[in-house]
Amino acid sequence: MGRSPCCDKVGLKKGPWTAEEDQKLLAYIHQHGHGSWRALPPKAGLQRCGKSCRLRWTNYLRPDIKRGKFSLQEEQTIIQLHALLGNRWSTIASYLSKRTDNEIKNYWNTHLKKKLIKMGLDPITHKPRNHALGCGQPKDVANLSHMAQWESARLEAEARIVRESKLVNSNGYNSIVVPPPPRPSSVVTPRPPCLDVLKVWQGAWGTSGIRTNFNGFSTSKVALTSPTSILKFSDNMDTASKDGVNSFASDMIDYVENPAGACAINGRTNNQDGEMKGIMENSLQIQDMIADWLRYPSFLEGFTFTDLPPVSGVTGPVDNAVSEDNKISYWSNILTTVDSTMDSPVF
DNA sequence: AACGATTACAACCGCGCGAAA
DNA sequence: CTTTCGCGCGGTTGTAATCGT
Repeated sequence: MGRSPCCDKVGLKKGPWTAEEDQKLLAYIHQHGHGSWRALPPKAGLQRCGKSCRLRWTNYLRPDIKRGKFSLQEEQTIIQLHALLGNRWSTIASYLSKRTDNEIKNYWNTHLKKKLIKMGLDPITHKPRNHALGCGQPKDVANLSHMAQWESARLEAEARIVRESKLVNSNGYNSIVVPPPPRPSSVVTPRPPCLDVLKVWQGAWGTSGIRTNFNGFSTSKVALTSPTSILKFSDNMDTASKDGVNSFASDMIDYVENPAGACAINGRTNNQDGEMKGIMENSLQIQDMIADWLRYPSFLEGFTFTDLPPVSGVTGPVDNAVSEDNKISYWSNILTTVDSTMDSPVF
């Protein structure tokens, strides 16, 4: 039998949409909803395939789409999430309200990728490129490999604050309204000295042992609540709570603390649980980070968190006032701080 | 003003996944 | 269990707009 084509290609229009076509599609969806995309075009009087209609709707006509220039905050969110998730544009988009995956993907390819390259960073690994390092000297490579971990740690800390803020004000991005229950102290047992990351990670789902391990690193998270830039950042919590990075990190922490099966408690859906599980299992950087946390409980305590850029980009139409130099110096600052911090890690 | 090069973004294409039959 | 279908995702392409000479 085989699979039938998604649409009859003969006689169907391709290329840019006209205003008239947009109008027809909008009118139909407003009146009937999109229903089956495949069946929509003839009903709406369009000479397009259903796929083309769906794309036009999801990427352009949908009323809840924010268009226009990306803010500095959004740029940072994309870069940070991309460092963790890679090219999972739809997932990244889900943490940036009102932006489509297509728009984010395009923005990455045309702006952010080049920006990172310009700054000497590999846009795939988010690490400094080899030629800038004298071709991979072990010490440098080892130090710089912690860059993503550092950023992840920062996200984690921010997420913690966000979550705490949600306990007071529950109008945040998601439906987390119930704090994770306190863990019984009796569960805490000595951490294994060295663990295979994947085993640890995969063992996390549904076993109490891993919860013990994460309890272990939880204790070291105390250091993350020190009054640093993170708290400055959280001063703008009304906006920051909607920020995608915080949302992602918040979900991540919720998942670590309440893995599969606990979704009912935290208001997550099974889909969200599955998504988070997939992300975490497939992110080498997250796995590395967790590995370090497990190996060195005080790993994070050696860090000094740098300030976010003075403009912070969190509130108001400040983006136009942000000079390119400021943006570059912000990211350079991150790298410098990570590098110098990691030269003498405090384990 | 004209023209080629570059950039930005909308749209297309092919693949894979999950649900339904 | 297998097949079919619908949909969404990520990669790629096409083209309009902008820039530089």
